Amino acid sequence: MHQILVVEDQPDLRAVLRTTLVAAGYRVVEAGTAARALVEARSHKPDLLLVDLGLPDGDGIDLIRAIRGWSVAPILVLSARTRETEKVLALDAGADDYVTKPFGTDELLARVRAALRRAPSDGHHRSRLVFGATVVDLERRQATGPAGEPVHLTPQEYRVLDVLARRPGLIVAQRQLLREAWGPDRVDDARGLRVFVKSLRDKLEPAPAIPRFILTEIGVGYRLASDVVEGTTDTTDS
Amino acid sequence: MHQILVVEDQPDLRAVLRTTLVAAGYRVVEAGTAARALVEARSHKPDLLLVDLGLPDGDGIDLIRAIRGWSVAPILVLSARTRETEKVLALDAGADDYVTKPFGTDELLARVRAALRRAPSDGHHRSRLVFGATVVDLERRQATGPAGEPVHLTPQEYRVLDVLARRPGLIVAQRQLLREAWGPDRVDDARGLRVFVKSLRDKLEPAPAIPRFILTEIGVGYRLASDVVEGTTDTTDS
DNA sequence: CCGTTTCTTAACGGCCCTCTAACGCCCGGG
DNA sequence: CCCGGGCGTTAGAGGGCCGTTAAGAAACGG
Repeated sequence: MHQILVVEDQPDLRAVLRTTLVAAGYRVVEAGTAARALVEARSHKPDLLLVDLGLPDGDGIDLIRAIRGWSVAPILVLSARTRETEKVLALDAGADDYVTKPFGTDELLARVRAALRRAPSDGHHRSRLVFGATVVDLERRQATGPAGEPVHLTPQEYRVLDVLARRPGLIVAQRQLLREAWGPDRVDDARGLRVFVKSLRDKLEPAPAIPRFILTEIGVGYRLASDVVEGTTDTTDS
Repeated sequence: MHQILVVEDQPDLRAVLRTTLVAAGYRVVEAGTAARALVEARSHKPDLLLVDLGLPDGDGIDLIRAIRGWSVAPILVLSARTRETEKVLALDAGADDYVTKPFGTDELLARVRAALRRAPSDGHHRSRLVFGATVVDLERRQATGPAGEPVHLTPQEYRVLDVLARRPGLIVAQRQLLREAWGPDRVDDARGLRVFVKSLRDKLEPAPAIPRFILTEIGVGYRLASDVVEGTTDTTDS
């Protein structure tokens, strides 16, 4: 049974979230402030965090950054639709997914399930990616195509794929992708990123024109389909 | 039971690491500074070191170099992900592996196990390499060509081949090759390496112009094809 | 001390990788 | 209906990396 830490300052909304999650079979821990959330996260080691931006004390962004320093537990962000840029900032700080308010319980639970599904892939160490018939071994830097022929990826292509594979099935913000694959100097220029995504799709996707594994999240970033990681023979995604 | 020295300046993260490692059955010694780490390493003789870069006093890189001066215990480096050059520097200083923050406990433990497993088996590298019709016996320093005639390799050629053969099928970084085949002084000069790769290919490859066994990974290093090791047709081995 | 082998260094040419610019497409807003 | 943002796609320029060759320096052995 998974444990979820809910960080939300409004008591009534917190109650709704708790009821919803408990009814779905999760254990729930609550925190009303960022400071309290840090303490609870460290002591309870939750499997997932649900964080509302716009907390009274300090920024939710800082909370995400702090937790990301020592935990890989997925972080889902709750954000009002009016704060689009904040959503991107949160993802850039290390959040894994977002749910915009107002949201339905079905959508929330679907995203929670999707995020938790990543957990078992942690043990597999994400070194082996399966794009249909094309397989990439990130550790050995080897790739083989449908007919067993070797597929060649360039160093930069491996770097981009590496960052995406770190959070399979979850969103990686463009700035984060740029920072980790290119360096802190070029987080503002996404042109090169688009070119490399294209060439990765050409080499790995069965039908590059209709991406099935390397997916675009418009305005935010990219993500890998969750079933590229070995061991997750899963159902359809949200 | 293995003993691990954890070098980490943040007390809370240190606590997380200790809990994780103790739960997995390791004995743990801790150090908060590089100076302290040197003392503990010398007195406890740990089987493995877990070093966080970015320590308050002195550089983590210097610590690695210092320990490498008198110990062969595997060193795992822990670091934030933003600095790509730091990774190269650490590995070049003698670190064995690199774990980026944030990390999952499963991933950390898997890498610890892998490092400990690799350590004693350092002497198990294959001594017989099969390049198609040309066979090299690394232990006896003898090689025979397609017609059974002897093939002569120079001492330095054997040294390069030795390093590559230690990790068959895996990429060996240029700097690592230079460090292990030439010495730490010449890790910056890859010109000689290219010359020796060329002469090795001339002597061992069936078609030197189209390398099939000694492969180039542009921007990274070289590697041996995994089927040069005896056991392609039969897997029996000592 | 000389000849041979081995290693180092230099120079050049070519290929691959990366970056940049330009254009087209889709979509949502004015 | 036009316009602008964001993404996909293509092509080309530039630079860096590697392969190759050859000649000089160093080590080695008589």
